Amino acid sequence: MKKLSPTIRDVAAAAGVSVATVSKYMNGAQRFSAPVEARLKAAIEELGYRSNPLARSMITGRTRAIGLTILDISNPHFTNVVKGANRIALRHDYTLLLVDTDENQARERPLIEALAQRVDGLILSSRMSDSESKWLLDLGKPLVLLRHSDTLPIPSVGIDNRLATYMLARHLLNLGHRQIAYLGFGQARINDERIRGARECLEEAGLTLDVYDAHAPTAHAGEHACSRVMLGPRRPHAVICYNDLIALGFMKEAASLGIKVPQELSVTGVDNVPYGEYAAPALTTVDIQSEKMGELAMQKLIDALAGHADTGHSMFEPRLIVRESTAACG
Amino acid sequence: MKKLSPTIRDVAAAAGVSVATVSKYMNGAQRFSAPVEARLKAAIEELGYRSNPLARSMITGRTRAIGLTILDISNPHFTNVVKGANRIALRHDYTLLLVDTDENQARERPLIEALAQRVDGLILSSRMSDSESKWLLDLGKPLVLLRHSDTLPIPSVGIDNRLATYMLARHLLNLGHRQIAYLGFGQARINDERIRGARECLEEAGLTLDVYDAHAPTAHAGEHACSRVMLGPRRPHAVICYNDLIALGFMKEAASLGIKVPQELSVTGVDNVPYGEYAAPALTTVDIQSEKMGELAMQKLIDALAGHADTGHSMFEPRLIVRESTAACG
DNA sequence: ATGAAAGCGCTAACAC
DNA sequence: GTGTTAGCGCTTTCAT
Repeated sequence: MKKLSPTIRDVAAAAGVSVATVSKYMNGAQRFSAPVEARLKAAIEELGYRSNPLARSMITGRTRAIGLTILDISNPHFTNVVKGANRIALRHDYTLLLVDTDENQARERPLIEALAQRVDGLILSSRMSDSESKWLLDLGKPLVLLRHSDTLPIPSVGIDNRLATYMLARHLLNLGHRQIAYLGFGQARINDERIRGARECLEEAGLTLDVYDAHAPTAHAGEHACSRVMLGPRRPHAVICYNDLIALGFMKEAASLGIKVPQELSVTGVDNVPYGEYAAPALTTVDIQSEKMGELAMQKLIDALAGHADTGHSMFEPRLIVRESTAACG
Repeated sequence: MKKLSPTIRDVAAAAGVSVATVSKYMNGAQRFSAPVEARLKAAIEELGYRSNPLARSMITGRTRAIGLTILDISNPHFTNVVKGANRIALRHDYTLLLVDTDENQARERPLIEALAQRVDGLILSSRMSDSESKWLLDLGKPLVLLRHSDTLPIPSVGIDNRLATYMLARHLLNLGHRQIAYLGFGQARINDERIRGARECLEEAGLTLDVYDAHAPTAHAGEHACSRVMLGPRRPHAVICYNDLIALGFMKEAASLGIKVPQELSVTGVDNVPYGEYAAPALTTVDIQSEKMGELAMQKLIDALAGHADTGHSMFEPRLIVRESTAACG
């Protein structure tokens, strides 16, 4: 277990060259005379030498690692972001360091600060407001945000949240619904945008939106909220949920309450997580291209690392996915 | 962006002490005289000093990072493993380095070798056989395997796969089923164990098991395999799937084929992923405590790092979760 | 094309 | 308690 690995000096000695030569060889920095190259090759093979990335990083100041903080890896949306980011990282020979902050806002800052020291750049998903996020700029590392920031000069990636819920509201309107509720997650920074999208659409039709809060972005929270929404004084005919997880839980509980979806109630989510398709009934939702978001965020960061500055916001376009959880108002 | 951070020497100068003193202070190694401590504190605060973990690691030989390789983060089973592992890592002030090998066996070895150099220990989930895995021992790092190995002296965690499918077969038998098929994933090392469990149970009842292969551990693969299984010459009344994802896809496609689950066909999975509960119908499965597996794997590794050797295999006990996708044979 | 030497930022003896 | 010093394994001028 403790057979300590050979150092560059061991290789130099074995090959009868200097450490500088070995270093250059390892980095493919230049060409070598045939005999030297042969001896180098042999010595490295022989000793099983692999250069120590830590020592290397200390000098070059680059780690070839990228940090990614997410709120909850259990959420398939974030899983897909990770998937996409990882794919691009791998392709460029970067390693992904994942930190799941577990929706724990207090731990966020120290966690990010510690992570920042071990990576060349960071992709961040956070619930912090812009004003709480100023210290990010002092990290001295390239960043990409997984949400839009109006005031921070940090590149970001996201979708048009307003449009996403606008589309859902329009879809429900087209189906003849008039009593539409929104079941949100107030702690999410994008919740307001999603409310606004749905509300705008309804107001154009002279209708109002009833807003509820699920307190968590999870299926369990959706289940919990269902009776409050459906058995309260203003029973809706259609519910737009903050995300698919909440929608999935909501639908399940609605079934328990004896409410038929979609005959008596239409339900929609946002995210297009892979399991909405297998739910009962299959969930109508808006695809937000989570995996592509991860890919682009990583690509932007890698570009930034390569010196291509970019402080813009890239917005993916939402796409409505109509399945079986929405139907004409009965 | 490029404001380079202060070094230990800057702090030493600012506080009028030696670098050694600063180092000791940072590591909380001992007590200090009041004036020195005060100046240290002030200087550190003033400069915003944070010690460079790379330089530190190079000397101590410890990185406080743990590597985790998984086959596919999209699979909720692995997601849960990551979740559990991350929780324990955080608790012990370790960072998790995640590598998703994307089921790509060729890339596995170089990826793991590279990862090994940046961490104190590794948790591995792999499709490699024991004989292909010998080189792992040369990594010189503590390891934990997410599967049992008979021949490698490496601690591991897993579940009793034989028992898992044995229980499912028994459950189906109890419901009166006689024509039972297994839809597996041959590339998984544990597939054979799962086949064996189901087969043993059936053989005790004088029955045989029809075995099919889904070629991938995904919902999509389950969908694809469905017609082959259900419309072939030996149509089963119950299907035990390798995992929940395959089962979810299988159920969906069965519905498309006009086959009613569970009236005409019982379907089961393995893993108890969070979305089986929201499927149509809710999926009968076996809970394998994925999150606990991740927790225990990480705990074992951290124990090993602390010098507590342990080369044993820890086996979690499967638990049958009966939902709505299984019913008495009609 | 190759090598000598000076560090990167820090810790770990060992002095005082 | 506090300081001095010698590296950790590597890259990088700058000679040759």
